[in-house]
Amino acid sequence: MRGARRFCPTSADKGPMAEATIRDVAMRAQLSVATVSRALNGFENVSGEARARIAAAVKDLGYVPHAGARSLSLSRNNALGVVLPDLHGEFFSEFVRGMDREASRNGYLLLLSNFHGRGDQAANVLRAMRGRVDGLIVMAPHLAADELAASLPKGLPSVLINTREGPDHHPAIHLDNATGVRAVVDHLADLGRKRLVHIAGPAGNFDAQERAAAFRQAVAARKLIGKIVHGDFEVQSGEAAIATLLSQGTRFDAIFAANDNMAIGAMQALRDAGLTIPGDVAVAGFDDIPLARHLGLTTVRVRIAELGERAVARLLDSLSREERTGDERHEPELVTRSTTVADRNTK
Amino acid sequence: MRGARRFCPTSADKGPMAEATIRDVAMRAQLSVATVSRALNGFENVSGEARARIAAAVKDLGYVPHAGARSLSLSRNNALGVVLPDLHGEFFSEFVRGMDREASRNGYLLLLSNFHGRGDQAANVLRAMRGRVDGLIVMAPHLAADELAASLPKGLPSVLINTREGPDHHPAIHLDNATGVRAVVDHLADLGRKRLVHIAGPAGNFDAQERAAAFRQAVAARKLIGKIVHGDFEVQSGEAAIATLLSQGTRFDAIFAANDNMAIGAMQALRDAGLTIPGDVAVAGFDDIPLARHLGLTTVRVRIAELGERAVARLLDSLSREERTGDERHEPELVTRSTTVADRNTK
DNA sequence: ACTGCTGATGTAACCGGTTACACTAATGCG
DNA sequence: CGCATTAGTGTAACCGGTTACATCAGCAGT
Repeated sequence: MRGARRFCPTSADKGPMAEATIRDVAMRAQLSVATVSRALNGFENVSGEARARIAAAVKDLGYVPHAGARSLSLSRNNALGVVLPDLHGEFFSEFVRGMDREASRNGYLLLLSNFHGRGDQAANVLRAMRGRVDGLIVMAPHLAADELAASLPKGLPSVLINTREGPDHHPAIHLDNATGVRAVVDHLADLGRKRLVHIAGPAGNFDAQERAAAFRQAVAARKLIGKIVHGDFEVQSGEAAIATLLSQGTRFDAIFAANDNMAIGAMQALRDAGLTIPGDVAVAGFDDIPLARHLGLTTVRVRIAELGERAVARLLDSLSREERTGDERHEPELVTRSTTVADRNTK
Repeated sequence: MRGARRFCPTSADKGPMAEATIRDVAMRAQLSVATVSRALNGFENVSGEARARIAAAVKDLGYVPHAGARSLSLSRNNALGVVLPDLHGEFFSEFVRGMDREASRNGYLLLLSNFHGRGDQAANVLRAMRGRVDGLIVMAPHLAADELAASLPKGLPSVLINTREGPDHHPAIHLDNATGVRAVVDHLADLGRKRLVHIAGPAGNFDAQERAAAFRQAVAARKLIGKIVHGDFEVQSGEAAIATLLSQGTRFDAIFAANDNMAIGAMQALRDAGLTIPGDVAVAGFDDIPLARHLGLTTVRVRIAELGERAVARLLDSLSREERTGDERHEPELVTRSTTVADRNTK
């Protein structure tokens, strides 16, 4: 590959459609590349006349700077890598929206990638980012701490979201799952609910584990009857969980799903079974995806987009100053709506 | 910026923490950079012994190739630019998921960006992609054809999704809105519904316009009473539309929202008003976001993720062969569920 | 022994920007 | 008028890879 002919120092003739480079602009404006570069980057020490000639040449040639080349020489990419697990639904879009907002506000682009497989796959994905991005935002609630630590490129500043604490401390943002869970359980208990079922997330997931553990504790603290069934954060598994509970004849008067998706599935299944919400069963979720408000779902507000913004802001911060101190906590809050409180119309 | 000292040809001493380069590896393995490069890229003509020494050096130094430099010399980025309007909710996540799947299957990453503002902003966003990506996927249902054409970098292969036809034909994928709309209207008519209300999308949006126009035609063809009210593709606007209709005393027996989000809002508002679905009012949407299935919403299945995959596949195609022929159509299909057909349990 | 070939390796010119340093001309000042 | 300063510009060495071409050793064929 690499262009056609190699020994054409002045590049008087490029292929017919070759993209214009800064040297082409310099030639057309009868100036040196240095002056062109300075003019384009808004330096002061360029005469007005030179500026004008350059502007004309840029326009004539339809010149657009080559960001890759610029990155190489500046050692600065103006891009951030975002590596996420296989997120679904509104959580994903809200999170990305938040990151994009903060990133583009600061002139950065987002390079997106998913952990598709496990272990070594993760390392590859992260390696592929080296030399394209200035920093990394990693959400890996499914990876073990050491697995993740081994995969993270050493030279790249990284912000970790909701990952297990590793020995080497990267800056991280942790969602305070326990506080959110406690608020929900207290709320349900205050309403007089006695038999709570928690639909948990996938077994290997860090957030799911924290939420389930917090549920166990909170239920014990309030002397309630608690049961945990397993889901996978998808709507479908919320429906399935209810179906199982009903077929087993389990008694319960409140469902607390580990995320809103499963809560929505549960609501649907409960209604299909002829049960009323919150009359027969109160339902609560976690995340507060935008839809939750419209469905009247009581849930734990995570302010997902804000979480994304914070992650980016944090990363940009550690890019400028050398300061890369410890963890931050992201505090969620309870939002009560009509799936637990019938009268109140918080919608 | 640019590293500390400039005249240190052999780079015997870099800064303490500088990232290892291929030259460092070469030095440590007592070989030339050419051999190292060949070995790392899996060429055949490298002796087993050299290979071993290189592998050792790579490991010792924790060397990771610099993708940016590689891109520059290969004129190939292994990244695709994705520029979207301000999408919300599940449409966004499904679409991105589809693109990511196909991209990563082929070893490409996605560089994400939003049209935040209008006009010239769009041009800037697209320019910023030059030199970082090998091609562009652009969804701009809110831009005029010439506006978009003017902003697209000339040298970058681009695939357009649901944009107005420009004079210069880029490869494009068009969602067949009219077919989908007709299917819904026919379905509602077949069910005996007479007074249809279409909740349209934002005025400047191409898809919204096509759907509204198709609605008008289909309603006329079936000799129904049709009315169009305006929304903005958000859940909230679906709720608002119903509120307005009810307060005006408008009579209707079917709601057809221009997307699922608004349909969900409408369902919520109808239920809050004590109306039954589909008893009093049938409801249909457009998109078939994953949630629609769980809510039993009759809608037009767009196979959003597949649309994303197709876009990427199409783009990769036009990168390899020179072939970049005309448009493709993406055909949607009607999915009937319980918001229009009570008995049938398609859930 | 000489030529022709093959396989492994090295040298250095790229990719397209940025910028340290050198240089020239014009200006300021004693 | 002479010298220091400054404003504007040019040259070429980077950034970290890839690879065309040159080189050189080893071996087969005659």
